[in-house]
Amino acid sequence: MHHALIKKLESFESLSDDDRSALDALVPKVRQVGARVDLIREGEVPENVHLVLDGFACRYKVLADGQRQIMAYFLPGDFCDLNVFILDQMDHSIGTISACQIVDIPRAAIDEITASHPRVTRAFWWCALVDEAILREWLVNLGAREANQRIAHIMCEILMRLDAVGRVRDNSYQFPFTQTDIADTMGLSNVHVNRTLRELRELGLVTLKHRVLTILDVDRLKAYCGFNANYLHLKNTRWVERRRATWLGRTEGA
Amino acid sequence: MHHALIKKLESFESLSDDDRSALDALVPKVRQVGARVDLIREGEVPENVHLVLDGFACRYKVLADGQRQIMAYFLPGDFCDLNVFILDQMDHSIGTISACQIVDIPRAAIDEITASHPRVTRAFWWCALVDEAILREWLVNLGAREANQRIAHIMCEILMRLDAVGRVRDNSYQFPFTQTDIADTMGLSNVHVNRTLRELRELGLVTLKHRVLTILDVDRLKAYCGFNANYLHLKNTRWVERRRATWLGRTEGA
DNA sequence: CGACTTATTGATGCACTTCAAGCGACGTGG
DNA sequence: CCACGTCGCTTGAAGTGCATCAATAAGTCG
Repeated sequence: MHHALIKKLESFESLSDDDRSALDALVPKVRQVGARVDLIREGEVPENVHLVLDGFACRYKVLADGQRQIMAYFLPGDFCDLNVFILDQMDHSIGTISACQIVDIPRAAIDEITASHPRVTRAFWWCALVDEAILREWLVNLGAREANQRIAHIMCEILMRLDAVGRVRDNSYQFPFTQTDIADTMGLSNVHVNRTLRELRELGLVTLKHRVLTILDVDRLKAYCGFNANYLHLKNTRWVERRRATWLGRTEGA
Repeated sequence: MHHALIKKLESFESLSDDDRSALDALVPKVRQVGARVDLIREGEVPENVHLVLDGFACRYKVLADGQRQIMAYFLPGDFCDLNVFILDQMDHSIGTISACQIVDIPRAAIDEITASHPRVTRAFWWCALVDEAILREWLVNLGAREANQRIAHIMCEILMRLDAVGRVRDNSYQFPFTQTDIADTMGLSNVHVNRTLRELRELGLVTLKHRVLTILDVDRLKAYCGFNANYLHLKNTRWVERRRATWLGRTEGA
């Protein structure tokens, strides 16, 4: 059984045995990191790429008034900073949510594997583009949806992303986030998150007990928040639920 | 005088004469596009990279209920989709705000110039990373700031970005956005944007008349919204206003 | 077990939304 | 030329989603 990164890449791109063993060689030393530990902080100079093999981490910023904004979740198979690490200094921090298995990959190792494995290179590119697409969708989430749909939406997203790395069983998955984590992700207060979660429970959409989230009716939850998986650009489900945007009246030629 | 892209890249990276002439050759045919015209729509297959040489454009999505969320502004010198265009299909749309000068650059032309001009390649990378950093900051803006600071923040950002391409005079710049555009960017109603703009005016921070924004006191406006330019990763102002984030208690080693 | 974090619930207040109406600028057609 | 529709800006009034404050209960860990 291969590690989560390989599973994830294969949801974008078909890999050869050679690709897979090269990716296996990329993660020689797995490091155990506890929950609520920073991997890198704002202002520091990035050196390695961080890869999450197991557990949950996040990207976040802290404002002058102490307010925290979470900007991304990192799930098993996710690179935390595949591109970011080229920057001179970090403009944000990365920290674990739960205990994690982390691999620190030197830039040289990335250069090496991409030089000789074009499919892997393509898949890495794809990862970076999907990460950006997710970020855009999060912006839509904050800008255009209300609390209950916002939270339902992130639950759908995590379901899809975890499913791509085989971490979902019977529409249930590990959900290590505290209500304050969710609040800092969604731009809400933890009190309101609590009430919103209760509402989702009362509507029969989900259950959340002992850090395990179960989605009782996936289709209903997706419909509830208007979830459209196209932005995840997964191979199997790509553009099943296509939708067209025609807000600005004219097209170019018209 | 060189075009806006060159000016912008030079705020990241020093370019040679050869680099500059290669970049000049990249934009043989400039196209005039009217205001409120889509360059590409969700669902379409991207072919070219779009470069804005003059005017303002934006990236946006439209939800099922007709709500529009703007996810990025494109100013002179900005690529609209330097990376995105590798994707199979667009998961969002791109349209002009004002009348624009647009260049359609085939992917091959990008490949060509990057193959022979390493500094340009670096600068393109940098552009892409900064675009992502801006997106992250927009997420912070929506998640963690209230309406008045949100709008003040975007005004500061546009000031810095336009200044990098020589489009600012005496802290004034073209501001072609309607109040509804701002509303759809900030996740607010146009009514509230109107009231917030009035407040910024009454506080003596800005004036906005005839589509020209003037920032009366840049330092005060920055202080007002807690603006920190580090996320723009500009060469000259890089990390002057450094700030460290230490939200999650421990560090790795501790 | 006690200390601490996390979840839960109530009460009150505010930031922001929605609805609605009026105004000025602009372009179009009669 | 004026009539007219459209669009963007402005302001008022009323409603609501969510924040804040506060107190208690329920885990969780050394």
